[in-house]
Amino acid sequence: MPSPPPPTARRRAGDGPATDRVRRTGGGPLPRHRPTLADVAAAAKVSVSTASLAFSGAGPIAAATRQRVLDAALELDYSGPNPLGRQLRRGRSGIVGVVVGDALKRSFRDPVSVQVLDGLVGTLGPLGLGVLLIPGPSDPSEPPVDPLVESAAMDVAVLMWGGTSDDDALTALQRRGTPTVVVEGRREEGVTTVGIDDRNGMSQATRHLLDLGHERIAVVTLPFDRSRREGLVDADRLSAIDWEITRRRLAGVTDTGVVPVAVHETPASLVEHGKAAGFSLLSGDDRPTAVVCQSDLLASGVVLAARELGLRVPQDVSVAGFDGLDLPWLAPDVLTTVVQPLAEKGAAVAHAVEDLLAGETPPYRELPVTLRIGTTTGPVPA
Amino acid sequence: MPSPPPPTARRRAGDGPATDRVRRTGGGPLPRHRPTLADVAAAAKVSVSTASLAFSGAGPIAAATRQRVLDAALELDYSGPNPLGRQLRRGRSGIVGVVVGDALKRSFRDPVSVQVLDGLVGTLGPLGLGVLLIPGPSDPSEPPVDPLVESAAMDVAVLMWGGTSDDDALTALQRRGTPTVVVEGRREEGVTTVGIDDRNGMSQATRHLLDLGHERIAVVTLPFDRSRREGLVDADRLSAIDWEITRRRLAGVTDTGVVPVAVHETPASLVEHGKAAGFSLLSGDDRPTAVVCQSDLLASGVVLAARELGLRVPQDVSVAGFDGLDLPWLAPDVLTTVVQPLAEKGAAVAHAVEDLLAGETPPYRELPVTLRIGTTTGPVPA
DNA sequence: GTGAAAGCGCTAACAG
DNA sequence: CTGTTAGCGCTTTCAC
Repeated sequence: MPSPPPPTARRRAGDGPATDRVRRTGGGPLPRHRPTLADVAAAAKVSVSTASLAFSGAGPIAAATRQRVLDAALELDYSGPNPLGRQLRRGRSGIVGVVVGDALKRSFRDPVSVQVLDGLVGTLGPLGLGVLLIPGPSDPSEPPVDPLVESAAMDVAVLMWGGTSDDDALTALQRRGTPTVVVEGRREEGVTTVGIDDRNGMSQATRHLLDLGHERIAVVTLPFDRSRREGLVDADRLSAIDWEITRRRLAGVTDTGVVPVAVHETPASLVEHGKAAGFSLLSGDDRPTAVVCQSDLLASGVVLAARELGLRVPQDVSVAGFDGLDLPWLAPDVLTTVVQPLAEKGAAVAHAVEDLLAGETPPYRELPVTLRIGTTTGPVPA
Repeated sequence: MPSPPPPTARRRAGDGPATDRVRRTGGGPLPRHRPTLADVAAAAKVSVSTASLAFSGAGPIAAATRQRVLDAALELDYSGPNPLGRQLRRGRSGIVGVVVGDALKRSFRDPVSVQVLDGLVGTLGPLGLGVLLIPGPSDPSEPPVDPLVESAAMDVAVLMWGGTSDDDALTALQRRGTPTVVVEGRREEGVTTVGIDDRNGMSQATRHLLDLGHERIAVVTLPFDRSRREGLVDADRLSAIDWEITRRRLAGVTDTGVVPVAVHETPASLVEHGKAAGFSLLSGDDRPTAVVCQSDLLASGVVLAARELGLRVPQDVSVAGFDGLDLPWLAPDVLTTVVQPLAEKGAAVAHAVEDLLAGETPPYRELPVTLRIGTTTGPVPA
């Protein structure tokens, strides 16, 4: 017959779930499981507060005492203060939740997201902050916000590609009172935003094409909204762009006075969608002489489509992009593009996070872009 | 002269740092900052434990009582239990730390990592677990393990590309007592591992080339170790492969009896390195008739190099890869490759995490691979 | 330079 | 079904 559980296997009310241990009482048995700061303090014959100081270094402590504590810790196989206790006490988790703009798989196929994230993580790390990855909305059928947005421990949140203003994630975060940085979103009251001067950048690229004599210019755009449609758009659709970034980059083109001969909407910034757009735009006889794309991935797809259609770039058609990515597979061509400082953008986001954490309200940060002229744009064909 | 600070601005010893508030005492002022479960309970005139139940649903509670609590929460603008308190009490953070094999920027340029991560996150999410991104070793000059490995709150860790056995991150995690899942590492006692049958997969690809009559077969490999050298390797170097995955995939080739005419080491699984390898291997007169690559990105680089050298694929040279990625820019070619189930691998890792969390020791999981014959391999040139 | 005390906000065992 | 109670492990005044 089963014997009653031994005292140590029986939990007392209020005991934490992972603490099947024997309390250390004067010469009694050693702690059973993970030692705590109290165990270390006892072993080193100092108070817990002193032991705490030995690890945090946040206060005066005698070198010898400190060493005694550290030795005791080593002895007990104590690997430093439990972050959970520390976090609760401090009221801070040290976590920055990053909501990416799409399912990870798709989002990270775009080097733009990846490089910004890299810059962000690289700057946050030395600040002692970690990044919690939160998937963005995937299918329109799925629930619009990941449960992590509602309940994960985070001190600050970052919304990559915070396209729209009625973003569900933003709403949820505001309800929770989590300070949030929005990347590339609409500049809005009470929301910290980091962006780039893409409207102006697009204008520069367009003017470059005008200077080359182009008049029939088509545009390949980023998604208009989460419906992620694909194809040529009419005036109606054109007036219903929900995503700020798409609207702004298109405005950059029209700012120059250009009226695009065609606008092609894509479901995501990916090579294949650029390729599809390229085939669609360049197959007819009245094809444009230049295509301005809202991203480099889209632009490289257009270049590939042109090549497959037997068109020479830039002799038959010029193609410009946006982002300034390295596109080795386009070699020997180098894309004409608007270069944005991706790693710096990540770092700027990190600094905004830092400010928010310090209780400040960082100003809107807009990073500059520059036009890089490559080999994919040339004079309009005679 | 400065007047003494008002009572609410003065913190009592032991007060949390973010809790400048007036305690709710019978009809007194409302809570100043974030309300707590106790505030909600008081407002709903129930005990905190009942209020807790109202949110967690982990216990019997009358629908009416529950509603009262929820109403009170809404009234007080309480957005659910503070995760920090919950975590400490539960002894669980709900966080899985994922150590990627390299700096994020480089790691995520490889769709393999991204797709595995996507599968992992997708499976972990419904389990209520979030992913903390931890950068792997970047430069050999940098400190070998990110501070997050040492001190972030996480219940389990995952080592992507846990190549070697003397991995510093693994050592640190073991010291902390954090259960760890290693992906693609050496199968080792006491370490939970998830991998694929890549050795056998590589053999299949090689046999496919043998069947086509190829005899002069070269190999382009993944990195040998963190030194990440580039170039042809000699016998000495060949016997010093530190990364398990590289060794295993090479063994898959030699298992067939093939002795490669050349082995080219690359610093990372990226198109440009494949291209460099391709130029190096295919430029001479005594070039191989087939090139087996340890990744698809490398293989596509080799294909691009061949094309630029004016070689027809597969008429002049056959190229095989490993991974089964979608490579739209290779079109109209489709790479012959060994397909591994990337999302499933992520899911398998997630299940191993789940087991570890349940206190079980999951068995080694090895996922199958399949050879996919595309258009980049053909009969040996006459 | 060190120690005592007071909780951070929450959950879970148990009694009623 | 609800309330009481006892902490999870830590940091930070404040007094000495």
